Amino acid sequence: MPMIPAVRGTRDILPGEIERWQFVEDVARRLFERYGYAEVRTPIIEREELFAKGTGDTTDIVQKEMYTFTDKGGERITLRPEATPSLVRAFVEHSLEQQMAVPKLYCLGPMFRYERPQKGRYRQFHQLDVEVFGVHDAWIDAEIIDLAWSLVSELGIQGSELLLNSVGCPVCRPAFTAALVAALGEDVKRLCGDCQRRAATNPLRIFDCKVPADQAIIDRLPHTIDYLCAACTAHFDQVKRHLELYGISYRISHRLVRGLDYYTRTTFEILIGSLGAQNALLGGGRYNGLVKALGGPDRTGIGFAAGIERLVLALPEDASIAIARPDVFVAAIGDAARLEAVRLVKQLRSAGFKAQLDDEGRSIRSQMKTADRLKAPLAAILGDNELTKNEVTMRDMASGEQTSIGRADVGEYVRLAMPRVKPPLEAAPRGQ
RNA sequence: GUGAGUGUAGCUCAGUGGUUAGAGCGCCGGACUGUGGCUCCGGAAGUCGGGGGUUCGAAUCCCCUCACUCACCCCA
Repeated sequence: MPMIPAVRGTRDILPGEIERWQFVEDVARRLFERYGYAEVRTPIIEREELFAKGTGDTTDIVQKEMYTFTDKGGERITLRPEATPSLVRAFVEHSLEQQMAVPKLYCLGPMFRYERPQKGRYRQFHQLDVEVFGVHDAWIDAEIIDLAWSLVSELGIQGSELLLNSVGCPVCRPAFTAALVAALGEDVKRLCGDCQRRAATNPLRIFDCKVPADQAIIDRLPHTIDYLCAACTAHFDQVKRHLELYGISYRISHRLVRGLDYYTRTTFEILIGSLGAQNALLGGGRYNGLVKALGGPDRTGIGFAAGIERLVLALPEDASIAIARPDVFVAAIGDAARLEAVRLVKQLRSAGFKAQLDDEGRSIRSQMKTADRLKAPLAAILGDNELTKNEVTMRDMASGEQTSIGRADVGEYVRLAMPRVKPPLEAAPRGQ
């Protein structure tokens, strides 16, 4: 039988790597909750129109990257390409501003985009998503950015950079796009095909262009922050002042306009050089019109999405991440001892220890070898000698020292041995 | 959707027209019959990504195809 491989752009995360994921997720959860954010889980499938309206018809995500199908009831269903519209929907659908004192939400899980896979990019990928609704004040922009920056630094990721910009609002943007088109003038014909299209549909996104020949022209274009209205200018100044309060350094990037339609005012990204072409660890911004556009009250929103794959890739090699290993390996010699070993393993597990037994009743040599490979710090050895004396031989696998102890004292012995055999640094993924 | 590179054992790879396709690591067993790590010995394991073609003969050359990787586009 030929094997059936995983779908393109999807992958299995196996033991050995999963610990790094659990570490990232655990650090993120604890950090978000320290900041007062509550977890929400939304469905992975949504109506197509949620993203058509929420993410935006003109975006690449909606135009060519969505997994959409018609279900048996004739409904157009989409596998979510991002989480923000779902969280906005949940916020609106459940009137969360009435339910929650402060609508600060986070969620994590898989997203789907039909793209060609490459380093740090998959068709099923995973994001950590954080959103706050209904706060106008610029201090929340800074808090969200501080949260994002803290996530990266608490994971021990080195060499990242914060990019910041403001893309204005419906008041000032028309004047800016007019100025942009005017400044382009005849040069528009010298830009690449994509940019010529953008000039007509969404001129802001010309700043996304990376075609070398276009760069000289783009560098001469006006900047959004020079065309902000008074309110947007004041807001942006506040954001910068608060960031200085937090001691977070940033670089203003005039070209950070971002691909999604809904952004207003603040946009930001955290980049890292070590990931190759897909260098954005996370990105986000403010979206003041989105909640209303999705049928809710006129409330502001701000948030960011971080790519878990990319965070995991950016994790330092020497991150102290505990690998799963038993506390005790129980080795048995002979059938009678094996029966007793089963009892002992069950007893240790019930007492909260990670205990394992050889699954196939092989030679003692093989069992000790397995204990070694599992990196068990302790081995409990049971044979006829031990059975007749009602004892267990405890072996310290690091030193090779062995002691005979009474059968009834094994639990206590393991409990006392644990602190001294456990490694000093244990990041303790989850579910201890 | 476009371009380039790579597909040989579980993993990393050697083998570029000539016997039954190899190595290292890993795995299983033994030397060591109740004890892991070191050493030595033995063993299992491959439709050489798939299909077609050239040839007396193909892992090797040609064509097609699939997958993976990286990059473009765009994004997390």
